[in-house]
Amino acid sequence: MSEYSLDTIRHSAAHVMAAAVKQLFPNAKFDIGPATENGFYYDFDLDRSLTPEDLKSIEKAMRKLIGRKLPFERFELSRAEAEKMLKEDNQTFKLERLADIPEDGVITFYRTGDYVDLCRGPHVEHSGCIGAVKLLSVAGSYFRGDEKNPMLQRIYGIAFATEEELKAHLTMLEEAAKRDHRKLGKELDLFSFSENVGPGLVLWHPKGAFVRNAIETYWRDRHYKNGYQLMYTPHIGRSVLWETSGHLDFYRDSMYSAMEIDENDYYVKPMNCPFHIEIYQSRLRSYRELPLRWAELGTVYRYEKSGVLHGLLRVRGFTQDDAHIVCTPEQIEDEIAEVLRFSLSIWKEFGFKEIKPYLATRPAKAVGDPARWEKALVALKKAVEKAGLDCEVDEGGGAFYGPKIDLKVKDAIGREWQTSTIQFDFNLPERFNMTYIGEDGKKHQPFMVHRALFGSIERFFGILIEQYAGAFPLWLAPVQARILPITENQTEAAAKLRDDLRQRGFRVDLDSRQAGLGAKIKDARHERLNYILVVGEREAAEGTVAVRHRNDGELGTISVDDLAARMTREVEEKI
RNA sequence: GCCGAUGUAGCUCAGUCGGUAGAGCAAUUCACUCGUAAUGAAUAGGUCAACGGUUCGAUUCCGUUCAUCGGCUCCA
Repeated sequence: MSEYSLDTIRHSAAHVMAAAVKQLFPNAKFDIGPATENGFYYDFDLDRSLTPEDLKSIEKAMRKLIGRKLPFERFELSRAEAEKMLKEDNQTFKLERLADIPEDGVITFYRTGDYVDLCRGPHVEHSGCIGAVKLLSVAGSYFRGDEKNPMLQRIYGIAFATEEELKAHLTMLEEAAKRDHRKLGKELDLFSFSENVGPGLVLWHPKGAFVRNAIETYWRDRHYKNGYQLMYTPHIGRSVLWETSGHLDFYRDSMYSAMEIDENDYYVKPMNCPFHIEIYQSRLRSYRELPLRWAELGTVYRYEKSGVLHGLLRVRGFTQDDAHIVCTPEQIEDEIAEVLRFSLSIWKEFGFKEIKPYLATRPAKAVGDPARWEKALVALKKAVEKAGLDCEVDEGGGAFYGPKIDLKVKDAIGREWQTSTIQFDFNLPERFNMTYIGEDGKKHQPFMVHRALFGSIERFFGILIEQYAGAFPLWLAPVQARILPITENQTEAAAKLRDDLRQRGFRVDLDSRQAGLGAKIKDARHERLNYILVVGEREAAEGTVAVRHRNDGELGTISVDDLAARMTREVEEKI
């Protein structure tokens, strides 16, 4: 075990990488090189684009620097001295970073060999303390993350105290790549995209569609049991709707363009809320019917920037498991706590443990009564507390229309994806003039909360594929069992067994190819089928079946009734 | 959208320093009739992402577009 934290080792590795880049690109301008959760990076401005070969040379140069055990020497400069030094070296980005340091801040530098960097530290004692490094990739990245700023080149790397840990990490990355939902989606014939249809528009193949249907059925059931009412609304609406909602003002860039019908502009919906509000407005509402919990699996289309599309996790057409909660100020705390509890309980049922809430508060530019913001924030905070979770607070990170809690879960290779969201909205009730008649007989504006638990069915499915590595539990599996006749003589008996099991409600198919049993088993296992049912001469005669389970292995020859009982149990237990 | 990379058979990939392409797996057919991770043989399968330019000739070189991948930003 190293005496230094991984962060310190990685941050020092970033410095060594910068030193190596300085050697190879003397004119390089440097930005910053922090440690991250999964490694480190450094941003550079270079006179040409980096190639994979450059990465190798940089890594080689780093190894040399590490081998020389160069000390990290800390020293302080006055602001004037620091500015002079950075100016002489034409380090424009560093100069901007220097300006960020507060007036009374100490300006420290670290020297490693010939390389000097403006840096707060801390660092390892000398470069030899960086056990093992590997550079992973080059990517573009805007200075300060702002797309108006120049684009720098970012090199990502990973560092560990020992070679063994590095090796283990690289193996983990390889394993994670094997569960990539895009790869499995193709291999298991779950979904695809077509250039003819358009980017970010998912084609659900029969097997993927089955899983989706199972998820949706489960979702509906849980919602009815939790006091929700389900609705359906159209995919398009007139421009006046989107003018009232304000989407045409502040969301237009993300909307598909209008289509003209009978001299009216119609827009494909990017959100479901205005439709739900129209239902609310269809008659006068009393406080007695609140809270309303209105849910819809609503398919929306958003023009997402082409560069952000990512398999099922970021698409342009997706179905939100959307709901709007409309309630009185007195109800708001209980409602929020209930939504969070509901959400967490569903994620738990699918076996997710790494879920992190992020609380986003009031931004500088916001609409709505500050007192209502405060009440909302209290409700959100209390809900998190009640759920016993720690949450990260993003001060001022809320939307202009309300504060929110987002839940994020990690995919196979550690990337976090936003899924559940609970968002207050002080804008739409105002714009649509939503009211209810209170006990006092007067009109009041209700609280409205948007929430999605899965986020979108697409994203949830993508994450689910990676979570299970394509091996779906029996209740979700599109094909639960495959029957393998040993020779063609058993094809008839096998087909009969298939039909029998189908009649009992199981999803079963038959491998009637001319192939050896071994080959059929190999393919069935590759498809991660839960049950493999072998029918040979003996089973055909007895009306039994030789069962092999995906996790439990060979279970011997049993009767069809016993098999069905076992499968039923497994479906009910959702394992 | 921006930076960088990639696009060859259903899949995974090779290949052509410019003369219209090949493997393995999958598919189809035939033979074999087989007991728990690959039986053998044959056949078929491609506007080499699309469009333009250069050239006697372009899958190959150049340009544009589209799509995908790694990131940035944004987000469910």
